[in-house]
Amino acid sequence: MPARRLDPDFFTQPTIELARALLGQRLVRRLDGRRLAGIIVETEAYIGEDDLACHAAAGRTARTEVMYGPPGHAYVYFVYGMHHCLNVVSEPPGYPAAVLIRALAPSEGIPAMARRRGLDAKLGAEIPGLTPLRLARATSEPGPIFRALLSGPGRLCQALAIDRTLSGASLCDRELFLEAGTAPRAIEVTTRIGVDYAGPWREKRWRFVVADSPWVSGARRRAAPAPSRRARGLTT
DNA sequence: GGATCGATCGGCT
DNA sequence: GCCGATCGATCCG
Repeated sequence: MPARRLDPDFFTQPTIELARALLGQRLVRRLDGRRLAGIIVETEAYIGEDDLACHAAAGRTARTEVMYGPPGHAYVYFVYGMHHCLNVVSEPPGYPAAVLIRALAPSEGIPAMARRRGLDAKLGAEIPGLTPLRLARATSEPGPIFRALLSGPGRLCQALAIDRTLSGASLCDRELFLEAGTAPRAIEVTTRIGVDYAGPWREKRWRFVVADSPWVSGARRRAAPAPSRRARGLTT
């Protein structure tokens, strides 16, 4: 069955609800008539001029202008002199807010995305032949190279060819859009990454992650300390 | 496994 | 002039 495209109405929900609702949806980039796509597994909310972690804390400028515009558009910015990050603009015009897309689970155009990331040789070594069948199988237990493909805001923009020229573009248009996916079974909520400078706002638990997904960013590998055979009897 | 560091440049003070 | 909503390489234990 064909995927349902998300329409502009979807983006009118409050930012935190939108950040949660985006998990499980498919982000599609159309490039040279080809589809590059991934399932959103990690998001962060940035809300208003008061939020010191939000770029709008600096006020309305040429860069942040699109965040003050209508919801459902892309806000793409350039950081650290080399990386781009993709946000989904939220809230009605005049109120600056957005949801940062931090990680995707790969779904379509994997070899092309690996090429854009400079990982095609390494991924080919990790998954011999890169055949669709092997790729599908590798998706349940991805190796380190496969995991590095789209897990991080800069990484996914490089893989999907997203840069500032797409800032302000509608997310219901042809080059970049969303398709309806499946809501995650459980969502993990944490503080946002890389905003330690934001004073009290650094404590906001505005990061949303698909629970137990191997595709999330950072070294959040869980050293899951199963209630061990030993611990059980040791402490009374 | 984790900590640290350099790259590199646009945006804002 | 300063400093990032990051990444990947490298060093250490």
